[in-house]
Formats: sequence, structure tokens, C-alpha cells
Amino acid sequence: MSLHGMRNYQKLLVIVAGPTASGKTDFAIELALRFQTCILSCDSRQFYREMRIGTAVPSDEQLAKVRHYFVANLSVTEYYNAARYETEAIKLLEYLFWQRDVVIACGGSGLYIDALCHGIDHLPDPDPELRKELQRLYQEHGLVYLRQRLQELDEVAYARTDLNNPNRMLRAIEVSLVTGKPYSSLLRHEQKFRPFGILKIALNLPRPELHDRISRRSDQMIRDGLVEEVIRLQPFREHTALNTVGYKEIFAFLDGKMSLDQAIANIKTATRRYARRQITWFGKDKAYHWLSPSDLRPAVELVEQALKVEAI
RNA sequence: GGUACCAUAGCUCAGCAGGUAGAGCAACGGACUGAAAAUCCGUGUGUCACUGGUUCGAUUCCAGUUGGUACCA
Repeated sequence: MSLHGMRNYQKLLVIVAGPTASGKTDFAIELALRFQTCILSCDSRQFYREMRIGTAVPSDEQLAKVRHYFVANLSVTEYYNAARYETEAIKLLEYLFWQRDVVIACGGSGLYIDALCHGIDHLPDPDPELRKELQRLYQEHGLVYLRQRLQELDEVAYARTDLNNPNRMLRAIEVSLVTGKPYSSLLRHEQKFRPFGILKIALNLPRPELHDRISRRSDQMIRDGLVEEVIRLQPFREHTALNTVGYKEIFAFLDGKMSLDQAIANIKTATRRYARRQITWFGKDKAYHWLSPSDLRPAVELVEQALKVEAI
């Protein structure tokens, strides 16, 4: 069996990943209780304390059972990214592993999990003014502008980047302008050293079952007051955090662009597609052990086995 | 019960004056190092309701059957 990144550290980080609505929250809590440890969230939307219903944050009852980190720790007005997460999470883990041998990391944000497991290159944060200005120029002149600009600043990135993807090009342009060096020359893509072993578990279900769970969970969110939550967030809708499945669609409803039923149907569709992208992302990483959310026993065994290897 | 219209992809529908079919959405596959629940790329998945008839050849024309819709009773 493959224990990615595993050496003789006697400390183990257990990743519980998988598509949205696959049952990660309950599964991670059971696992944490079994090993008397805590949970570190890797969910880029559950960070925001004002977004609880639409992001399926663990309930108060669940939060009382197991200590969670990186849940409701930010406001939607705050800027955040995967690099900051890496820095903060690694620092926190240092402290957590001082007291225990196992920590569970649970969430569906692949980029954040990667940042946690092997790091992300250290580059400057975007300058909001510059980003706004580039955004404006893009709106005015379209993709052609971004392509031209990127080609001038970084030919290597120009050759490698998807020239239909404005976000990618914007990012490369931004960094090149801020640093005065081509973006591509700053990327090292190195696997950073981690002083702990990593066991990767991903949950999934047969597609029709996953879709059914997505549908029922979306309906439940509406019953729990998603619309009211989104109304409260209206003043912040321009913030990146609100560019999220479940929120975008309710904004469209509140704007009178569609019926509530239509908005709910759109939420379900967008969630299904999100789940598919997650499955693609995690599927690329061959270190994952794929389990069903009912496979707690096999998961416990995997962890125990990994700990034995660690202890050698 | 009678008359008319309809039946094509998961859904809404186009099309073929006879040469086994295509759009949108959904779905599926993929990319992705600071917006990542974001952003972007790719792929038609089909007993053309059923049974006969005409024809070299029927999803297309004809008849019947079944199901649906509308109107008349």
C-alpha cells in the first residue's frame, strides 16, 4: 500500500476529502472521536462565519463533540487564499502534534489540501488596486488584451496557460507586474518537507446516490433558512466569498431574475458539477484511498496501520 | 364515443418533399499554485412509440394499435 510522504515521524495527518455531500463531516467526526483528536477544516467556504447554512458547516452539536479549526474563523469581508492557509495550518499543526499523534483534516477544497500536504510557492498577495485595474481593462478589451499582456510579460506562461481562462491569465499578469519577473520563473512546484506522515482518504458514493444526497441537502438548506442568510449577506455580495454555489443562485432569485424553484434547481445543478470537479481533482492523486461514508471500520484500520508504520 | 393534432437524446424541441438524425439545457470526461464551492476546455449518450404496408431503401409516405393534448358530444 502507498503511504504518501510517510516516514518515521510518529505523527500522522489524516486527510478526509471527497466530493461535496459525500458525508465527510460525520465521517471525520467519528474518526476524530475514535482517535481522540481534533479536526482541521480544508473547506474554503466554511471559513466564513456569515456563511453557515449554504456551506453545510457542521452543526453546533457536531462542533461540540470534536474541536474544529478553520471553521467560521473569517468574515466574508476578509481576503484569504491557499498560501495563507498553508502558513496558518502548518503552524497550528505544529502545536496540535505536540499534544497528540493524529490530526484529521477534512474538506473538499483540493487546492487547499495540496497546500497543506506539500505546500504552494511563496508569491506576493495580489494588489487589489492592480487587480481592479486589470479587471477593468479586461472588461473593456476582452481576452485579447489579457493574451497580449501575458505574452509581453511572460512568454513561457503564455505558451502554457489556457488562453480562454481570464482568471489564470490575470493571475500571471498580476504577479509578473508586481514582482517585475515573469510569473512562470517564480514557480518552483517543489514538494515541501512535512514533519508528519499523511494518510489520504477520499469518500464517494455511486453517482445517483450522491446526486440524491445533493438534492435533499439543498432542499434542507432552504428549509433551514438559506434565503434569509443570503438576504443578510446582500451588502457583501461583491466579495469573492459570495461567489459561491447556493449564494449566487439565491441572489438571482432576490433580484427577480428567476423563481425560487428555479434557483433551487440551479443550486442542485451547480452543486452536482462542483462535485464532479472535486472527483476529478482527487482522482488525479493516486495516494487516495477511496471509501464509502459507511466504511468507518476500514478507515480506522488504515489509520492504525499507518501509525504502526510511523512507529517503526 | 367522434374529430383534429402530436409521439425523435434524460428534458424542451428542430429536422428529413424517402438515403438510419441535431440544437439548447441536463449528463459525462478533463485542466487548474493566492478568486479554487472560483475559472476554463472537451464529448451526442438515440430501437426517431409499436405492428404491418408501399419502396432498392421508411424516422420521414399510408393503415392500424397504443399513449397524450385540444375541441365536439
